[in-house]
Amino acid sequence: MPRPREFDPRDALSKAKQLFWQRGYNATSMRDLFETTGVTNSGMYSEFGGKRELYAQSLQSYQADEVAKRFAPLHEAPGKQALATFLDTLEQRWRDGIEHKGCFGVNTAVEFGEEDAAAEIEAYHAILGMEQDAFLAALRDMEQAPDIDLPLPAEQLAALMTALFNGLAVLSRGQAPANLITDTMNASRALLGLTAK
Amino acid sequence: MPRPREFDPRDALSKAKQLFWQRGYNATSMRDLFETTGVTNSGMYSEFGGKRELYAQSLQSYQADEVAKRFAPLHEAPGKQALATFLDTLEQRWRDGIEHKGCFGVNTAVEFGEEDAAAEIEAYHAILGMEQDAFLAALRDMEQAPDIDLPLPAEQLAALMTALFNGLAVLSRGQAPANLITDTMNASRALLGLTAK
DNA sequence: TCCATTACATATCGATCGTTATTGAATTGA
DNA sequence: TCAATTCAATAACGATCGATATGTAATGGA
Repeated sequence: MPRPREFDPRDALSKAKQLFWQRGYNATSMRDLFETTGVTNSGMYSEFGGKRELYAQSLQSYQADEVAKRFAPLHEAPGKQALATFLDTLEQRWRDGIEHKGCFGVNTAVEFGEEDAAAEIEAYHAILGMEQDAFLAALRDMEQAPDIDLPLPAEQLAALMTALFNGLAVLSRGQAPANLITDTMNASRALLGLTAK
Repeated sequence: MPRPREFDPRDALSKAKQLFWQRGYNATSMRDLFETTGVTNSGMYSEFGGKRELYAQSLQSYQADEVAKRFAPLHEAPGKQALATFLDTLEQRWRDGIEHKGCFGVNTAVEFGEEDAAAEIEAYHAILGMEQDAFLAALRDMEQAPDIDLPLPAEQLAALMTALFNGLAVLSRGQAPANLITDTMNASRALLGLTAK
């Protein structure tokens, strides 16, 4: 029958996602994507559609794979320990990461914020919602624990942590001074009562 | 002698800054800038240099005019009242603003973060420094006031507020739900003891 | 073995990019 | 009034953009 394809669509999408994540939409050309993914010109258009569609699918993959996976522990085993672990992982990721890609959702919101880009903005909102929900789950659990007293209602703290998360992503991508990131993380830990275990 | 120019460089730079701020670097073409500023092709290049140089000067102008001006009250009259006023102004700006331009420095950090863009990153760091210093000045003053007790050292809170400020800029530009912004602002106010005057 | 089908490889499209070159208009001192 | 100078206006440059068209290679069923 037909000639078999020579690339794996999932692998190609993953590589495209990485490139978009790193360079942004406008600064990434289709030619760059052909080379990075190994998919040919025609193969790309027949499999994924145009550039905008490929970006949308990359964002979708980011949300489903990276974000959901990273926040899953806060849902599965919500509480103090999960939140502490999350912050530790996050700090190392933002501070020591050789790559300063930041958060794909944040990058998208900034790049497409002032366009009529409903799909992209919607994807960003979905990511925001996942983050907020995860923080809220962990904080609600802590709120009910007898040995923890949070300084604020869980809802407000979840919003604060979500906004802070967006900010840290920018700081990391913008290669902000390491002590600014460290101080911020220590401040959030202290506020959430996570300094002493 | 020579023929007089027909545009005001300061006004042209201001308009260019607004356009870059709104659309970002890559999504703004030189032709857009010609039309928006009213400066002719040759006039633009002879006055400002190329696109990158014009962007750099726009960023410089943003830092000197907008950022410095907005944070000046925290330096001139540091303390609880100045910080409260600042947060109120900020909230209205982020939440109700028809334009969702965000922060020009944040937008720059995100767009140029993964390039070798030393000048742009440096400008972002300078803006970060101004923000952090302003918060620190106000918080140090509050730290010494007898009727206020901050939950954390001023340095940590200043870092936290700086990161939060970056995050809120993203939330605004990304048209995040209004209650997310409101909750975040209320949370910060509560943490800084600014809820009751 | 040949055909139908699909993918790869490449040429090419019109449009737009940032930038430079060219030409004509406007100004003032001589 | 004219020459010198600087600007405005526009043409044009090569490069690259996203996207499509064309021709060749590879496969399995008839």
